[in-house]
Amino acid sequence: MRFIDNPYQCPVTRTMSIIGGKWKPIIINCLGDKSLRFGKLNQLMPAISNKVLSNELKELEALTLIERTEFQELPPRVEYKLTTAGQSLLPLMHEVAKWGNSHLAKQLENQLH
Amino acid sequence: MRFIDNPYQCPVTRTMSIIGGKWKPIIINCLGDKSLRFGKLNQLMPAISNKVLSNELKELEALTLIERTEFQELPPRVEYKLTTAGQSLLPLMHEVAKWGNSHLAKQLENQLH
DNA sequence: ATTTCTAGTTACTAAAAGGTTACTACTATT
DNA sequence: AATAGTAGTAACCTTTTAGTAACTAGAAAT
Repeated sequence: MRFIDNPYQCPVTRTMSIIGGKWKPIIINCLGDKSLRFGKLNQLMPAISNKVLSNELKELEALTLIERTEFQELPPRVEYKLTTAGQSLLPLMHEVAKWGNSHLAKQLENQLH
Repeated sequence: MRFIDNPYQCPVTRTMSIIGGKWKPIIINCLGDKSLRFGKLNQLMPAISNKVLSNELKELEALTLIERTEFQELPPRVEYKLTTAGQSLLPLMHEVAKWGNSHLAKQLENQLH
């Protein structure tokens, strides 16, 4: 997701510029307070391809919202977790989840099939 | 934004399926409690083209989140406003805006330039 | 000797999203 | 007689996003 020109400094526009992609909020929410490996994230989000997951993780890392820890083991082990900055998004994710649990949201999701 | 396969019924994934596009949250937030004309929306969001705005409004209308009222006048006048269903998203937009107003968000927005 | 396990990367292709320009209809104003 | 004003639409083109399949390393287990 490209940067959105924001001359009026709209805070919603700003948020969408930063985490407005399709997957970023889902990844942030999956991580929550946990530390998860690449493969585990892939399992939790079966609809994302490993290429896209890899890209999204890199972007989130560049934004300093997540931290990547590589262990010198074989087979490789890499863990991802939210930084303090990333954790500041959790209350927002909680609201997103709250709306997603509403009857209306469930109904609209069905309509999209 | 296409429907995201959601076998574990993740509520965040569901929300992203429905309003996860780049522009939908911004439009919903712009509308707020007001009724706005097409041209006014275009002014408030200078970075969106009229083609894309037109498409997004149609999608939001199909989701029953906004209502379109056409006045029989010349030059044409059309107003858009949130339905009751659409208004249920306002608390969430409030949280989005809250995070967008944070120091961190402003810093990250600058970094994207 | 082969398979498994992990976390990716690379190359290629397909699909979706987005942008640009020009155009319409009708009235009122200059 | 020409221009402005509104809410789009149509055709065309470019950019971005996404998906697939094949491949890597090195140790451990079969």
